[in-house]
Amino acid sequence: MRKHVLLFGLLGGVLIAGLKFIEYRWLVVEYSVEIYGGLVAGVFAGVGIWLGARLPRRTRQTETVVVREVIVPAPASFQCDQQKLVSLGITPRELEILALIAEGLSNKEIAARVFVSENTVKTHTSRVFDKLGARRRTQAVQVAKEFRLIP
Amino acid sequence: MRKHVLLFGLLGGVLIAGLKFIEYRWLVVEYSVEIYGGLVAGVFAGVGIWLGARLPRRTRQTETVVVREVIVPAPASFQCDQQKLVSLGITPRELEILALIAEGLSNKEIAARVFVSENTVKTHTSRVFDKLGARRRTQAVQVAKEFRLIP
DNA sequence: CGCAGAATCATTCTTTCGGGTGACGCGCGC
DNA sequence: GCGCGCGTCACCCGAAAGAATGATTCTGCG
Repeated sequence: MRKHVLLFGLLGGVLIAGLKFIEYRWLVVEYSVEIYGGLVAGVFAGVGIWLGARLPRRTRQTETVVVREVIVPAPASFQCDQQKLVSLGITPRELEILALIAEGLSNKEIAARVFVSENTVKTHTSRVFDKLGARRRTQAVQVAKEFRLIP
Repeated sequence: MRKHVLLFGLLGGVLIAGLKFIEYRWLVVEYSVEIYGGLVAGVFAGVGIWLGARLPRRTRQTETVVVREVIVPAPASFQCDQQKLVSLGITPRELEILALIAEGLSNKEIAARVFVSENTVKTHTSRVFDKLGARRRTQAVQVAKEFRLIP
């Protein structure tokens, strides 16, 4: 900032000196003062505008703060709550079944998906329901989501 | 903006006219040109700075983009997709039942909650399942969440 | 080795779900 | 008035889900 002011002053001095010099050359014609004044006015106005434009605006801050709301939702890189998992004593297999329940699959479909009998799926679901304190699969899904066990 | 430029020009004209007038008064002394030039320079520089300072910065925009990561909380201010709702032809009552299903309630519990018979709840669920293309309540919940009908 | 935990499967039984059908009343628009 | 959409309720029936119990296999751990 100070540099700019200095530069500004220096430029002004040089300009005046230059004009003063030129004055003795060819600006001795009529209306030389007007031309001189116009020139000075133009140059200084230009420099002034330039200087003013790069001046830090203290009053009336025009710094447009663009708040770009970045959606950082749950789906992005889900990590299930391992603590909750062990504290509830839910085994990996049970969690797997639970996730498939949340997908809306029936016991039969789950059984086909993980290559076990439907009875096995039912035992897993029973266990996981018990551990989650749920009495229905929809409730289990709801609780599991609350516990951040599934996305 | 245009107003400012006009004002600027007008001011310059007035100033020059004034100086021109003054010139015949007492600025007939020696170095009148220097004083004149200095005055013009000072005034124009000042106005220029003022003008430049309030100039909208087009080049080198100081627009600080603040990426404020707003935690988009799922529970906070949920708005269901009305478009999807009407396109699927889901009635408000059906949506209400659907939401209660997602909460993990049984048909009987839902019936008690909304003060209707269990049979009515079953009718609603059947309709909404049909409209969602779901065959189980867990699947209905999953689809509904996908369609942003429920949080 | 013996044991605990897990995963697996089975059987029985009750409850819940879901599909299908029919019906009634109410409000709204043609 | 009549039809239509919505909400309400009822009945039946098969399928799915869930509870309870028991059994077998495998694996890791002391």
